[in-house]
Amino acid sequence: MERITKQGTAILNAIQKAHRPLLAQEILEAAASDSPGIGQATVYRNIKALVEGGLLSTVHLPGENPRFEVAHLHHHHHFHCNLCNKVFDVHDCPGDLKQLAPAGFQVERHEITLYGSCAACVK
Amino acid sequence: MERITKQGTAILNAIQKAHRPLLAQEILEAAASDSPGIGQATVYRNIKALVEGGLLSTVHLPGENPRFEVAHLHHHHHFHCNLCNKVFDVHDCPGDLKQLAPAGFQVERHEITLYGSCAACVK
DNA sequence: TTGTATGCAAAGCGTTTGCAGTGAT
DNA sequence: ATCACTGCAAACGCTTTGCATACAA
Repeated sequence: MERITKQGTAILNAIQKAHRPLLAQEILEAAASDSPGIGQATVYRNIKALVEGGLLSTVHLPGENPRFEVAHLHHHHHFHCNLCNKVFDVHDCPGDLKQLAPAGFQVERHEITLYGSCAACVK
Repeated sequence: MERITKQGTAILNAIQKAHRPLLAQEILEAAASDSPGIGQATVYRNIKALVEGGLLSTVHLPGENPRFEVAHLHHHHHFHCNLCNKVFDVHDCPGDLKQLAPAGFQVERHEITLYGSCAACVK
């Protein structure tokens, strides 16, 4: 990403405005309102560059296509709403989970996904 | 699955012998030793029928293709080895994680994935 | 004999890549 | 004027589906 383009700006803006992890498809749709006619290859190429540059992080949820969000520095988890299928950040964490693993296994990292209904859908 | 076939038997045997979740590809390779020439469509169709019949469960790990294991009735999690890329069951659980979610969110279920080195790779 | 299950090949879906053309510098 | 970035379309890897054949019942 050496040059600033209308498409690149639209893509980053879309993600920054979302405040939750977005699918490539959602990013394409959001960016298309700022930059009509934008192609999916451009979205994927920009996402890839932004992830490699450390500006975005990839959110892989079980059985789901990858989502992308502005990179947080702090450890966090995710909540997947069963009703609207949106994903939200969870800034809390139960802490050390090393004791869960079988004997002889070394735990370096963990990921937690919560499932249920988000505040908007509960209403 | 109304009829018992050599291929179906080979597929179920492969999964039962593994004692860990297997990729479709791994199931194909394992079943091929019992039933040479078995096609991947057969593996996918059998897996699908077994999952729908409740004999197998699907293990979705973040960023990974689905794996399949004999359905356990009890709640458990998974450990993904960073070195050999195999996945193992973790029969322990930190318990209720409802308090992690933001206010107004209802948690119904959770999944935990541990990452690190398995006992065999630690050596 | 009947019709389900199989194997092959084609189609789908999300993502990546090749290439010629566009546009930021 | 460069050459990085874009859009289109083809290619990819994994999974599913269509169809004629094989084989369990």
